[in-house]
Amino acid sequence: MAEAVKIEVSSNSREKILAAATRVAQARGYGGLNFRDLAEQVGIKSASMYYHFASKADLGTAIARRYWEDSAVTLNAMLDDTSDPLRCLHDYPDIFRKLIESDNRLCLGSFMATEYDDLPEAVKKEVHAFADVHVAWLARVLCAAAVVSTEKIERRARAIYAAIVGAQIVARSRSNVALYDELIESYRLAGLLPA
Amino acid sequence: MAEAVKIEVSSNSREKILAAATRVAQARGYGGLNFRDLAEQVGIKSASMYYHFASKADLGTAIARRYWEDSAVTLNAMLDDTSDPLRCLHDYPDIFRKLIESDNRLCLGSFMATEYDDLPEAVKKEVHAFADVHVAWLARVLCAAAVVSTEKIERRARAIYAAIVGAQIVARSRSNVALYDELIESYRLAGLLPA
DNA sequence: TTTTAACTACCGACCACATGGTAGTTTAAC
DNA sequence: GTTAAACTACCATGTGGTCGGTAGTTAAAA
Repeated sequence: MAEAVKIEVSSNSREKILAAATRVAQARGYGGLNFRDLAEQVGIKSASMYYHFASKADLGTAIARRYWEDSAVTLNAMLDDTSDPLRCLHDYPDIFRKLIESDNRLCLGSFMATEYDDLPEAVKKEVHAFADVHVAWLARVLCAAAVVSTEKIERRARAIYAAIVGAQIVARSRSNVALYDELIESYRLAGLLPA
Repeated sequence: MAEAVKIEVSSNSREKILAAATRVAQARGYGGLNFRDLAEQVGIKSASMYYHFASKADLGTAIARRYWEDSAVTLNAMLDDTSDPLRCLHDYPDIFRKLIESDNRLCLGSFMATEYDDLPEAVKKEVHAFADVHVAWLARVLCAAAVVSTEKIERRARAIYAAIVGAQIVARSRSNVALYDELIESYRLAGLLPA
């Protein structure tokens, strides 16, 4: 007889909260998070939220950290799967595209970057980490693709990241995925991204 | 005896509120606006705010409209002053740069674009108008500078606008004007903006 | 093997405070 | 004496957060 699942340290309420909070934060930002609505979504009372997260700042930190951790996994998997850096570079904007497509959401990193001044210190750090992960990955891919001269790779990676953040925000403000596609295409035509 | 200034339709409290609210909205967004703090800044009681603006949505609409109106004036003046489109294109990013430089603020258009889903309908319209004004101006300048082939001008204008929005957000999230400069420079090197 | 202690996951009741907004009143200028 | 521009005094709602308590589970001491 197979023994039942043993690991599963905490009840999955914590995971449910994390998932719900991430979606809300992608739609309304850190400021848009509130314990009552979140609790309702998960099916517990708001007081019970404090069992899982000591404070709102704590929740914010947890979702932001998880967000970049997941991001790092996805990006690395992408590179491992194809090992074709140019293809990675081509597919990269799709990550952000999917969010607009589904409920007109925004990348957590971008949303929290905008709210930056109002964020608890611990959350800020995770937001930075997110951007760092993306830029570092882009630099790695650019390097492998040998698209830009070596000493300008970091700069280019940052530029691509920033431009995509902008494209997503602009497109979302029109609830228009096609506009996002057009912007990315324009970046390619202009030479910011490889064509 | 010279007659005193007569025009000045409403008391200048309205203007003071508008100015204060604009600054706050550049720092904390539409959601960060509140009548009590604003009233205090201007030196009146919060209830008196309702004499000048019927509601928060009303105030938001007013500052967003005024914002793009002022923007249109500034941009046109810029073009009239030099009549050198390439110079205009070069100076354009400076408009956004100044905001980061002074109190790490963000363009109202970008901030409200991020908050888009939570904005009252009337405010949304003004936010669109802002982007439209900028894109139209960029298109005009690009056309005059003959940097891009005619039928791709609109697209390029949109791409430039979006990329700059992104650069400002990313740079602000690090409170780092130098990063903004670097990003703009990278856009030039990559070919998105004329070098 | 029973009991004690600690822990997990939750709940109901509340509190303090901020915020958008309303109602009715006063003051000063024209 | 009308009106612009402000005031005092509230109210309703939403929100982050606290407190004390409870039912069920696990671990170790008696």
